[in-house]
Amino acid sequence: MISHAVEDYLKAIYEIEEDVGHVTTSLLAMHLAVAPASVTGMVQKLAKARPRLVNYERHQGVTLTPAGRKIALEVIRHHRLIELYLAEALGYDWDKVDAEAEKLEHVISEEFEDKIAALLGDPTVDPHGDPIPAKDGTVAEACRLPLSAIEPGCTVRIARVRDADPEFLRYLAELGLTLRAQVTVTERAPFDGPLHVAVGEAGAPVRTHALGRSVTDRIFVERQ
Amino acid sequence: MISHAVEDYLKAIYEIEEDVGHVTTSLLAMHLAVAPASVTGMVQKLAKARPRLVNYERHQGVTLTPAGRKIALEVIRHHRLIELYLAEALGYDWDKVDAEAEKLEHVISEEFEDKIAALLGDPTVDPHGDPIPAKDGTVAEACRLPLSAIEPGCTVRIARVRDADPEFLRYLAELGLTLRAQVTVTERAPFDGPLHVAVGEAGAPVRTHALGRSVTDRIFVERQ
DNA sequence: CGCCGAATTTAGGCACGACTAAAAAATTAT
DNA sequence: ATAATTTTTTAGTCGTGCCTAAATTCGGCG
Repeated sequence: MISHAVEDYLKAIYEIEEDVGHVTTSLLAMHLAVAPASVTGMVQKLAKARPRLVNYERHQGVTLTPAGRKIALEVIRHHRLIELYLAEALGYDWDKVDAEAEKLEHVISEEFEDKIAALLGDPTVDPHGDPIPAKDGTVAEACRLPLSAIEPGCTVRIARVRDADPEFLRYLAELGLTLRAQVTVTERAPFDGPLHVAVGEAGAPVRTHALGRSVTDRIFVERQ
Repeated sequence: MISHAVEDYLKAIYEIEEDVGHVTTSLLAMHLAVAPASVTGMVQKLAKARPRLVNYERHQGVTLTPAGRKIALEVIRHHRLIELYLAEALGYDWDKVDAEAEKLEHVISEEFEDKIAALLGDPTVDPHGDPIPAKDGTVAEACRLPLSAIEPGCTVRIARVRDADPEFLRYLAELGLTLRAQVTVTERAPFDGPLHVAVGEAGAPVRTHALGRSVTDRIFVERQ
């Protein structure tokens, strides 16, 4: 039987691998809010497990084995399906779905997963724009073009927001920077200064904001 | 913080007190599928907790304190609301809801509870006819008239089924013995023999069955 | 090349919640 | 009333997953 802790570690390893590339014990410790020594211990256990769940050589970082990746994807599928279900079916705000899904992901049955997936029409993205892994283990590529890389004059659409911090998500929602919102970059201040953007569909009332780098780095967009 | 194990113990104590009256460690051990010695240990811990969750004197059985009862009722409210939600919103069969609710009851937030309660219209009974405790801690009296006590000639309606065993519930569903089904007792065989019943609304096709004592003891009915 | 600081691992412990085996208390039978 | 039986409790362990403190090991720099 796979414990919740193991599921959390595998999920974290997958996520860090996704957006940093190399998974160190200290990154894991930060991500999981746990002491580094605890991570070393758990990672050694995962590497000794049969079937092996991670590859691990001391001081060399961690990678998932196929068996480990399979579990990670199942947990992430649960997480993202639940997030979407909470938003769509229960009317949760997008800043609250992560915390609730974090707990539910470990306990729902296959049947529950199938029922909500069917009810949602086999969706492929969650409320933050992250792809939902399919049952067969395939995952669509996440959008990786940050708003911070867009040149003035371009109009794009928000495709993904990385970050589960409710404060941050509420802040974005207040500015109208929600999933699929249209954004035009009007100006980029020099020396890494704020990015000026106009938010809103053509014709609708357009609001403008100046956004700092740490914000625009965490918003990913699609060219139209 | 209250652990899942503690929640399970308090819930079990409440349930046993409900339908047996006196809660012994061995009954608890059976109910929780745990060794008797483990129960003694946990019960001592609950009695030492601040605030005290149970009253316990060795060899005298266990009772809930107000604080313990409050937690038990919260867990049971979660459990029964979730059961109903699974049945109503996700189309679960009534034999599957218990197992799923067993896991979900410990992890859902107050917000989740409120949202599904509102969606269901603040219901007062779960899919097995058990009353759903209100948020303020009040609980309707459960129906306690067993089908086994009904005299031939009487027509009654199924109000509650005690038992979470999926096999048993599927068996009842096959016979048409579902919640709110109308049942007429036609004959009671002597020497504690089977009870003969006709199932179905007036006008609808009526099916008859002979039911053993262990079945009719676990079905509770309302006189019309 | 060797040293410094940061990252990582080892060692030793703790809280939980389960278990088994054996002792003690309560209940039932003689 | 005492013996036999059942129930309950005590004592001692174990596995999981976390912690802190004290080594190590790595990587870069003088």
